[in-house]
Amino acid sequence: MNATIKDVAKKAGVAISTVSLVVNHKGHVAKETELKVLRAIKELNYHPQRSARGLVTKQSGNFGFILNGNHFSQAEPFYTKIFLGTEIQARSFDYYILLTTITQNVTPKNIPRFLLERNVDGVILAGSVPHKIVDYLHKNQLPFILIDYYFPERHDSTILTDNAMGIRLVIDHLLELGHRDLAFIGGDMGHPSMQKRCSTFKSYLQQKGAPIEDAKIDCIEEHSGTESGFAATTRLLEKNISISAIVAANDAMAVGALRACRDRKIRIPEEIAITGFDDVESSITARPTLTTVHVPKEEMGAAAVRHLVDVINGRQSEGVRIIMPVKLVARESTLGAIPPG
Amino acid sequence: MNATIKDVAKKAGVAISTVSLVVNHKGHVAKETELKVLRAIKELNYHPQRSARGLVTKQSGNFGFILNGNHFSQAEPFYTKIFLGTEIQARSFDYYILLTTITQNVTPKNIPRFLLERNVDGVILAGSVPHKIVDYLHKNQLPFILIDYYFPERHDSTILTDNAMGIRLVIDHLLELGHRDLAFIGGDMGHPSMQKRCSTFKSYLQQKGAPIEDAKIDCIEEHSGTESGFAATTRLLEKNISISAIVAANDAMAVGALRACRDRKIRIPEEIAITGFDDVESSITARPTLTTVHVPKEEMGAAAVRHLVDVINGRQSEGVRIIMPVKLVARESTLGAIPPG
DNA sequence: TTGAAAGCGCTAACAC
DNA sequence: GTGTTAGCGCTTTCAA
Repeated sequence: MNATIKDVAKKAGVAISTVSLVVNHKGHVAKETELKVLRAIKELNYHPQRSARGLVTKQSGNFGFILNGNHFSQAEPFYTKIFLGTEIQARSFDYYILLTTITQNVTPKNIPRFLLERNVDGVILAGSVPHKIVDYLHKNQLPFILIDYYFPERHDSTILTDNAMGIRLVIDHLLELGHRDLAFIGGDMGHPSMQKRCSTFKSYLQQKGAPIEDAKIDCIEEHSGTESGFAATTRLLEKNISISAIVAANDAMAVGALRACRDRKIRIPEEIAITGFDDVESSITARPTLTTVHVPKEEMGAAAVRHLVDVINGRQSEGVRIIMPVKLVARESTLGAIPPG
Repeated sequence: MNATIKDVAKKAGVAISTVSLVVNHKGHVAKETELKVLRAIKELNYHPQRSARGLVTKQSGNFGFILNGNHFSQAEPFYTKIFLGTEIQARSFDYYILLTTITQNVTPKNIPRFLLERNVDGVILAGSVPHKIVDYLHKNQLPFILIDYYFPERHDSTILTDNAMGIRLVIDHLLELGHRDLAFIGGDMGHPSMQKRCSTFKSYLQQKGAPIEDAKIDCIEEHSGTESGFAATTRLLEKNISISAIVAANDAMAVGALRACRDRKIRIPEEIAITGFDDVESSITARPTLTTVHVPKEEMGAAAVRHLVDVINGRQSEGVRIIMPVKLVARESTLGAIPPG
């Protein structure tokens, strides 16, 4: 059987309330008493029991992590890394993460159980999540934060990547390399990040005085995976217009673009340069390796946890929008093969 | 504020113990009384509080999921899918999953907190995990089960794939297609699954009366990723021996083999056929698509949870070894391009 | 600075 | 069949 606070109190020769004070670093306990208690704790290998504590404090010590099931089983560990970031940061604050996946259509029946049971002190929602869940959280006044998503009409706390900056970095990079005929391929335009990447492509190119032709922008794909990138690129190439570089809305689409070009024996980057966005695994394993925009996935998860902790401790109010910085990672798909040696 | 059992009792005009009986489907409650209680529960949207219940029953309602951090952030969502399987199955039994990642070297300091706090009723360990953790679980008599791993010298409950069957299916398939010169590439031989795949390759080929030459078996790679597959295949090809098919220990290595062959303009499968194992995403996205052995990842996770639930309910003892069936998925890397139409 | 005691929401033993 | 009550392990007043 595990040691309880009583055992510790008895062993240390103090009252249980004193033990509690020591454990929670509260009140003023005499140095000497504290030492006695600490020693007893160590000897008995005492760890306060979560549920007993929670019963009093009304805190579960858990955060919920809600994720669209499709996202999670994706080939690329984009959301997995975000989750990992939350888990590690949560651990440092003595929180656990309860992960659950949901489908897009939420009925009252499939509101995550940890919400119904109030088994979490805060919630992280990653990727596109149903409006209903957010409404529920709002109504029940549970602190929450979105990652890589937001509802334009609402002011929820959210963590976003600097999509505009990322696209600007990409464009600057390509222009510096002498490219003039830039094309853009995108998909899944319901996602605000995708919208932003596309709109920035147009506006920044305009700002730079470079020509933008609608013919060189293909954002009609429903999804934003490799297949979509392949399809969009194929359409672009079949138009037989001058294109020297393709800016893809993400790495998966860029890989599709790579394939479409290879199928047509188009040399990369000599004939067409290609860029991605996200810096996921496939950008390194692709051949040629992919120039892309690095998105700090783990850090985003960690930042979400810190925000929740801050809100719970009253150090921060909700409704903040945190924009994570990005950086350009130049690789072979724009620079060409790095000469050996 | 959330409704408590008291509120329900008052609303239904019964004692709290009666409500408890109804909620837990215990004892004999009159139909009529039950109805009253159920109605009150619904009206108040009552959900029993986990921590209060746990305090009495000594059950947390949680399972721990321990995973090597490296595994989880891998490009392929192999373990992610296993986790997903546990989560969904756990949900159906009203359990939560607490996931934590660990590094290989476990000091007393980094025993997962949910173990120290006894915040889980059982533990699932996926992939290669440190011996120390398993010892700890054993010593503390926590039900646990391994997935895709085991310690040969111990008799822990574990869920494995039918590695031998998988390799046999692959070999049968290749022999049927007329292949005679089979080669094998493997890596990460510390992993029992990898060992089994390699040893079965040899023994089954022998059994089939096909020639096996050590020169055609390359298992010296430390890891079992794409790069390792590339390296092993390259070594094999440079030997200039007759090879008509390469059996890779997993899909990642098979993809590496695919690349090595492509670099040398070797046509697949006309000149060399290639097979993988696991049936992860990349086996479908690879070109040509990869013939492989399907491993039921989600089902393995689900089976692990069911086992824990059975152990907890005394319906099953520990120390079982569950072998999950596999099946061959034949694709282009052995069959060639499927003619359109 | 420390101890005694109430009580968080629930289950379970026991009385009726 | 149903109600009363003790008590799980902890935090938190309140007194001393």
